[in-house]
Amino acid sequence: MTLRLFDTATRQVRDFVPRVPGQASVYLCGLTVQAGPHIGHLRSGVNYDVLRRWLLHSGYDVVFVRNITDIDDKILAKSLELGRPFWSIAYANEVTLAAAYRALNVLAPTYEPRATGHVPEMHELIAELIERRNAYPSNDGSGDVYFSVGSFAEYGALSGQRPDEMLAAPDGPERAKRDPRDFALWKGAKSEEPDDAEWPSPWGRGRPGWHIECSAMAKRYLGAEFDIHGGGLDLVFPHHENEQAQSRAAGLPFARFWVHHGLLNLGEAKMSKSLGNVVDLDSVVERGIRPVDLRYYMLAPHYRARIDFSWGALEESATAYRRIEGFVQRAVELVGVVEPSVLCADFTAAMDDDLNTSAALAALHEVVREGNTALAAGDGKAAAGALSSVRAMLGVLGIDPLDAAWADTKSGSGLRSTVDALVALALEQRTAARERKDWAAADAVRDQLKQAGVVVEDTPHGPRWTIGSEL
RNA sequence: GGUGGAGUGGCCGAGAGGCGAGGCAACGGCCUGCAAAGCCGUGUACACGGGUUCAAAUCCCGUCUCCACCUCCA
Repeated sequence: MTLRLFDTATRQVRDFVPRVPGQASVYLCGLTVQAGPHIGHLRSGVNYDVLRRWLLHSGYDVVFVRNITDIDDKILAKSLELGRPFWSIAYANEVTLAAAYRALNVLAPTYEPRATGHVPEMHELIAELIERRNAYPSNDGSGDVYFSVGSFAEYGALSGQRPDEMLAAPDGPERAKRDPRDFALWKGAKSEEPDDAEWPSPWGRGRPGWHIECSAMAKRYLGAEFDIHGGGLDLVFPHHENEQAQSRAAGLPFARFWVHHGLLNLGEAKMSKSLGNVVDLDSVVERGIRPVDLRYYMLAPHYRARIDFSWGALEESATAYRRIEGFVQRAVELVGVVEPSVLCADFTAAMDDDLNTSAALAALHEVVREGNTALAAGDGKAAAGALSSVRAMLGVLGIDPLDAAWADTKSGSGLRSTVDALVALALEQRTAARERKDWAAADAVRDQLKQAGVVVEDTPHGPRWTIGSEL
């Protein structure tokens, strides 16, 4: 059984065959840090984190590079507006982004390069393209350098666009381009832009065009050819088309697979800052939905499917996740912590089938049910077996409640032992009341604890309690 | 205008020619002092209209609606 992935370039699901056996190299287009991330951006991080974990689990040595675009028109505009250096704005947003990824248990990439740190690599590539006559410096004194779309026959192959049907790219004055579809590799410095946002180059001072950074960084860290290039569906054209054109025109084979994930919509349109229909991680947490619940929500549909975000669906997901979490918790109470074991065949087959996390989750729920049955029967051995299987699946998905990554999202960690002692005291009284069949007194204790946020449940092994929504 | 997708039961959401994925909600039952949790059971779902086939949610033709990209975008 091998992993099969949908490849945008060929528009079909293909067997994943790495360039080097046993190794997998992945380049993911990260964010342009012009603002803090919304949950749509975070979906990207989570989706590719699952890909990465699955590759790791499948035995690959994974090199995972996710870039940060720390310079672009919007960041520069914001810099001028706020009177702050562009790099301080970019970095502040990068820090917020990193915190959000961490909260969602997205593994840190092998490396996270920034565009501005790779200007020499871009120059090298641009020079190569000029040399090969696939690019040209404009002759209007602007200092711009353009990629010549017409010089590259394959242009449009990735996205299925036909060059003669396309509209002009607006990233430079028309007269500077030989062809309106040509796009900027290097943008000559403009007097109205911040002085700290320019670098010397063979073509004059300026700054990078958007697409060239990824070609340069992918080459630097993953080599001329690598296995998987990922990003959002909205990047297929023009970003990825242009990346591929630049790299291939420069003689680099580039990505073997193109993986694109679906976008997250809110109110019939994709979540985006310009539309103002944005939900971020903080507002989710404010609603009492934990990051792990959000992660589960993002994994319930297939990664290529569009998510029409709704609070109702998110809350339902949280309930579904709590069922799993409840099993894990109760199983641990009965048999102690059990290490993850092998994955069940259904789960593996689902993941190998283009990362079908929906089907994988169905397999997971099956085992949870079996585990619950074992728990009800007091069958510790079967419960332990189910627990280890469930933990293995949860681990691949990055949502194991026992994972230390979630530890600090649980409430009251420091006061836990104090609360434990107090609740134990109250429960002793309740147990005594129950023994003398004083149901009113017993229920009063339970009600009062509930008022205080402590939920009590009776089990064959005595009462167990949890705080609020936590299990 | 060009390109690529989507429409599945009350809701979310897989599947892609033949045994009703899974979850949430609801209802019934079991368990429980009562609850909670859990377990068992209950659904004649595939946008619409035609067609192919022994058999269609799945294939073909047509229609409608929606989304994304072609401009910064995860």
